[in-house]
Amino acid sequence: MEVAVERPTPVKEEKRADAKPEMAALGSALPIVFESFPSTQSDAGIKQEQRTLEAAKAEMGEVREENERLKTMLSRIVSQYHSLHAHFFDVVKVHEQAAKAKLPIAPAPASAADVDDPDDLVSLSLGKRSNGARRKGHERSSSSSGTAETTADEGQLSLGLGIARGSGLSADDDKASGASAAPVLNLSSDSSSAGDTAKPAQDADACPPGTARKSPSAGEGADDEVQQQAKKARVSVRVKCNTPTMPDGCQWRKYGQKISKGNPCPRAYYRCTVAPHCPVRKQVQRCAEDTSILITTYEGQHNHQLPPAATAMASTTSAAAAMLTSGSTSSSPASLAHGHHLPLAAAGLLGPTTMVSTAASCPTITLDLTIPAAPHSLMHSSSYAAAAAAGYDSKAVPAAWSSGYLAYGAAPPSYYGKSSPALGHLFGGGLGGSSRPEQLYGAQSYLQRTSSLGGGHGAVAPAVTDTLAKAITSDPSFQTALVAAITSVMGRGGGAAAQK
DNA sequence: CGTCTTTGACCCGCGC
DNA sequence: GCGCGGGTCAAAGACG
Repeated sequence: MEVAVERPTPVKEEKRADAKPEMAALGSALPIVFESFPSTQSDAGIKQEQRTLEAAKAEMGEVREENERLKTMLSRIVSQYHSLHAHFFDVVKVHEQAAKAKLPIAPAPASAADVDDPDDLVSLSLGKRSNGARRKGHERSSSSSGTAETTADEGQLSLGLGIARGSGLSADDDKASGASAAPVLNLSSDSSSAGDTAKPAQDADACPPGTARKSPSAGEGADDEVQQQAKKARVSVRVKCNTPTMPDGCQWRKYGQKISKGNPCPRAYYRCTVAPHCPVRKQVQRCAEDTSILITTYEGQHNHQLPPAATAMASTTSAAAAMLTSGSTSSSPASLAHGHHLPLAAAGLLGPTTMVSTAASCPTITLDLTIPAAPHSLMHSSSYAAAAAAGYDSKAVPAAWSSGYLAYGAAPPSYYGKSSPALGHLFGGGLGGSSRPEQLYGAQSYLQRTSSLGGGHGAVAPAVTDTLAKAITSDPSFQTALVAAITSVMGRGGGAAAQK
């Protein structure tokens, strides 16, 4: 599933984005140049034309310079992201080893009390657990989408997010459901480019269905690990939502419905229809205890570009899945047998409403967004990432994960309106490269508060703009992120709103 | 008429 | 080997 630190739109797109402003500048400059020729009839006219020409050239030069600067900034962000990414996995490894060392003594300790169902679920906190859907791992649909997902990582990551903008109706509904509404998720790891997203940890997901179905007898020792990797990571999201499905920006087609054991509410099965052979599926089921809670489980990676509105969700779930797979793939069968403590989970980085289950045939991470934030959260309510950021070393928070938080925070329906993509990228990128994450969180927190108060659609409140301006002027990294965001947005043709 | 949803049947993995 | 349950297929119906 979406996973791992998503590396969606790497450099290619960013470069494209870079190129556009330049093109635009050329476009505006050239007409001036050409128009000058026909009108050169008098000396005065000629001089004027020359002056205009000079001015245009100067302008072009400036634009080029600016372009170079943007490129430099971009590469800096990317390299910073990489180092963070590396650091993140180091931390994961360390915690994992620590967890392994402890397991023999106290198998699945803290979680024991929490686990009330067959799946060994490690609850890191406070949320209710989802009815951990188990996946049997068989997939008949052989769509070969896998091929697109298995390609190598290009070493680029998307530092930003799209907006979590729900489509009209759903957005309204989400609003109606209260502050906890509408987190967005996305499952596709690659929000922007097909097939360039697979990372090592994600490879398991990227495996074509066929490979995932290994004969049980084949696995032994090391093969177990392979089998684990072959399992599909899934991300389950619990949200208060009155609509039949959670608005996540993607297009889905329902292909089945079943009454599952232990829950009177039927479970609906959806398939992504944005692209013909997209392997992404989702299951939607209402919580038995509280039918206002919608449990959406995503599985698979999109093999196509996602609509802007879907990228935020994708970032969130892919980050969650990344953590999941990075933990499960390297764990020993023994540890899996007792439920696995994800390093980040153990470190508290998953926040108060995240649960992980790896004992099932299919590792699942649950993001419970229906529960108010824990008291220790200094940020806005129900933001697990905010809690993580507040209570732990922010350096340990993977950029994509943080992006997910941001996406979630931004999610409140259509708040972002037209300029939200820029904001999404802004925060995502800022976090990835900023040495002062608290500042970013602060700004985001502010945004969240603002959005919950005003709940406005469309335009960004002036106060928000002010906050952003302050942040930008006080933090170079932030500025860098903004530039990247704007560049990115412009690259997609949505630049007008982001342009200064 | 094309697209989407519904729904019963079927397939497959897993536990006993 | 059998039954159960989850997941998917595909025909039929609904809808715009």
